[in-house]
Amino acid sequence: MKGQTEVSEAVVNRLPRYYRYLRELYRKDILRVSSGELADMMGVTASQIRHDFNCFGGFGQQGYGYNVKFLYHKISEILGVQDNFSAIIIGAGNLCRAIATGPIFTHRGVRLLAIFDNNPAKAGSTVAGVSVYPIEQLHEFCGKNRVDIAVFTVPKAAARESAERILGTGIRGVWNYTNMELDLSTHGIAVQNIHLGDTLMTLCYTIKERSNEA
Amino acid sequence: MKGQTEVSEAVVNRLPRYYRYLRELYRKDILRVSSGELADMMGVTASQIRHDFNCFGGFGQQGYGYNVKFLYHKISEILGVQDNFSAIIIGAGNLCRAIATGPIFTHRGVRLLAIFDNNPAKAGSTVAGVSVYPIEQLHEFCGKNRVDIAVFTVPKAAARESAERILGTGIRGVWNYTNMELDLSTHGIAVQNIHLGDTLMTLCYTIKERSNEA
DNA sequence: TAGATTGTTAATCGATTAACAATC
DNA sequence: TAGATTGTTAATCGATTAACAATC
Repeated sequence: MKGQTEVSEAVVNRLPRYYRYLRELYRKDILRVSSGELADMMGVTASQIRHDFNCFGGFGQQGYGYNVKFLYHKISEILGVQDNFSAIIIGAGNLCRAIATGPIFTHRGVRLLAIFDNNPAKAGSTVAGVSVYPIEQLHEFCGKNRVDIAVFTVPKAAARESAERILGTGIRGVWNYTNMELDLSTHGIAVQNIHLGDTLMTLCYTIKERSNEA
Repeated sequence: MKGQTEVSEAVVNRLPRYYRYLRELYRKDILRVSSGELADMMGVTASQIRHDFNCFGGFGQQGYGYNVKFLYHKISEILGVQDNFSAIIIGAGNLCRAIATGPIFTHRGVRLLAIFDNNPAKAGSTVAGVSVYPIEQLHEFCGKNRVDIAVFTVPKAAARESAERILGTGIRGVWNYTNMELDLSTHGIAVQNIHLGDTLMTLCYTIKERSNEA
């Protein structure tokens, strides 16, 4: 890894996509890939790929290209897949079930430890094999287990309250699906505000545009 | 609306966020907002806001600012909220339930007409009040109803097949949650490839970075 | 070695910001 | 009118791409 020259957000946002393509190549037992080949697959320029990777150091070999296994593991490392991050979900609704059931966590080395809900009736049940606890037990749980990430799948109205609940628990990141934009940087907590609807709207815009052209 | 000078992708991707903030102001019965006020709320520059809006024409008034109701409706119009787009979902799983149950569609003027699944056992049931049909009936359904958008919530392995099924149905856009990146531009179909896991990874990266700094 | 492809710098391109004249 | 704020152009900044020397 290179010195601590800040890596631009644009590059960081592209890393997961590299990760996905490299995992696919790795699974297909492909040993090497050149920036040109990868560029063709991904629909980007070879220049950008080399430039991006070089933010983190030289992963390739002149005249040869990149060793898929090595590169895949490097990108994994950069993205923290190796770090065994642990997560909890707050809000045991439909979105919680969808996220907990799919391979999102396991594919990225994140362990889902528990689910919390403010409805006492849900406590004691399980979602995708993970226990649901009353929200009141969150602090106690975090005291006994290191929790890095909280996923907010509560309604918008409960977003603020959920944010307050995780303060002082050691949680360092929030994956926020509530549609209420949160900024917890003053508490040293990173937030990813997810707005599923936004992409639906840009899709609608694109459809509209294409019709106008025709 | 201005001439047909192409609006940049960066601007288009910001529109839904403007839409959300303006809806909030509108609901709070706030009549006017200046670019400076909106900029403070959203954490962007006033210059960017004025620049963005002016891609579509002059929505403001010098010395006054922007009329919230007017601007909100203009942005809605640009994003096609008025157009009464209709959608169907392919894949009646957990993610389908989460998306269909929430207000994502209704908040954006999109009507969810039907859900399709390849499991015949699911046919006849309903999800969030919407009927589930066998996938074989997709073409027939689209013949009888104008469908603009297909949402793919099938497993990755069924993505390609789903893409083929919508060809010739009149569907113009795909909101693709399958994790298999699709490009249907040769068929004149717009695609939004959604990768929920990607944002989880950038969150992990950010957490890691912050720890390294400290 | 010769051929291929990276790493890296320089050039280009586009997006963001600053500035201010226009004008409500 | 005077004050405020837009619309719009010009300046800046950063990101992408091109080019090529380094080197495997």
